[in-house]
Amino acid sequence: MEITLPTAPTGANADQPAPGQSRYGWLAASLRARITQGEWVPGTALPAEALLAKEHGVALGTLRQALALLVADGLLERQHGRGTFVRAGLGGASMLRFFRFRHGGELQAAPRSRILTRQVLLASAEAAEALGLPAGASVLRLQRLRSLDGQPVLLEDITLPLPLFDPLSASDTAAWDDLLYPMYQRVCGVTIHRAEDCLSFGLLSADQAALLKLDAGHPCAQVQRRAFDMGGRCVELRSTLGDAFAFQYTAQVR
Amino acid sequence: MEITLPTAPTGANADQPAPGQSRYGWLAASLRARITQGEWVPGTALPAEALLAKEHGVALGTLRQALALLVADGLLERQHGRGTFVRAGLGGASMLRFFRFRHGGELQAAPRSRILTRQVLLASAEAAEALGLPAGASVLRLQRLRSLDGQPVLLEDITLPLPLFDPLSASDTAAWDDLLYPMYQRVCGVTIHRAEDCLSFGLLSADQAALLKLDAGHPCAQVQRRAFDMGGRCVELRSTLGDAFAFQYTAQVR
DNA sequence: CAGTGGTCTAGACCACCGC
DNA sequence: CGGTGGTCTAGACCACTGG
Repeated sequence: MEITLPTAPTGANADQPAPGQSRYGWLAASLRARITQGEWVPGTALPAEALLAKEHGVALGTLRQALALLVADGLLERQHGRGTFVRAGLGGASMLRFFRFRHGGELQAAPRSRILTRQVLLASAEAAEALGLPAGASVLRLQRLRSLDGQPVLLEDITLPLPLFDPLSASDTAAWDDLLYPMYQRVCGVTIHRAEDCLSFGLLSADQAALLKLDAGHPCAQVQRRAFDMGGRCVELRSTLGDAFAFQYTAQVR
Repeated sequence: MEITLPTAPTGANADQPAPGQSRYGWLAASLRARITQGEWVPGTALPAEALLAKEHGVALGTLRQALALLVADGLLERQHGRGTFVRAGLGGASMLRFFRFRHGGELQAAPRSRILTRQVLLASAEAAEALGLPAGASVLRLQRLRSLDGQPVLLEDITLPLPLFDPLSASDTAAWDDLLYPMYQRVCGVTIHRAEDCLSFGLLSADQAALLKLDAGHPCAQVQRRAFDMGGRCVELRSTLGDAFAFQYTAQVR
């Protein structure tokens, strides 16, 4: 679902919605800002409806409308009788949703990952544009191979904006987790909340084919991802290649 | 968005929601049934909120919750100051969303269509299952070639349940519209409201390649679609093949 | 202008959860 | 049991649309 939230309350904090701005829309933006800034960590519960409503001097129904926006946006999750919780980010195994790698027919656990290369370099014009970086900014570039049961299946090229992901440019890559998104959160405080995946088909280059143990020119599926944090900033560019014959994806139309 | 509506009111009509059933959920199901049965044709406006609320002896807010469900489901569309309208079904050009066929770089109009074959035959076990037909039921099978600017680009195989689509088994296929979904609506009274597309990759057979003017064994993208009417019944199975290198699709994650 | 949907209120009562 | 979110009410007022 596409949701455009009203602009967040400016600076310190305005205690009033802008004119022409609905109260619940403004409230949602306000709560979103507090979540993004870490006031409530993913997994924790917000104060009860009644409390929040009284705090903001607003009727229950109005507060509920604000929460509904954030729920629709995937930022919050409500549980009857328990509370309203900040959702955890994306798990990181989501790339498998595009492929049907199996082991004898059974569904597979998350693949093992190995970092092949790690470089610090200047962002290309396109990368800077997508990541919202100034011209000439540095990025961290990773090449990663993901294997299932010892067989290489996915080849990834990852670009990360650099002041933000500094902690990753020094640590020992051999000790990294198999899943990057939970590690982004733990090590860099970045929660991946949403992503856009662009799918297409191509042919493997000789280098790529060698790493995936396929023939050069073998058909491959490519997933180009832009991943966003809870504030809506793009914080990761990723290109993933895999055997086209293993590709499968289901989409809902309308 | 995935929404499970409560079961529709049984038979004639119960004037009360079942126990353990929310009033607005029941109301939504009731309105959905009236829309599906053609009481309000796509494009027409429903009675005003206040009227509907009074008719059903319910508060405004409750009625609005019911309408919100149907809006989220894509069945209704609300326009501030104008009214609440029944949405038209899918247009039928939706297959192009998976491919980037261009003519010199410009976006293209809907492709021209030609029916290659039309047969009435017994439904396979899988087709009968998917379409909710009894064993031994008949289906209409179409093979269709869609062309852009004279170039064949998509090859389709379409299966339709037969009592429902009888009007299509007799008429002259040369006079058919380029887009099938609007014709389903006009000729058979069937409104396509939603579809599930399963994407995969393969190689063209010699026959398929000849029709698409490509080489045998050329990589192709396949879209297997199940299309549903406003009542949620599956009423069309479709398999579409196109050049894999023209394929491109963008998906939202979370 | 009259009619439509959109926002907001201040309550009441219910259903679910965990202790 | 007390606390949570879920449902429902009966209003008031605003914002948009069209004649």
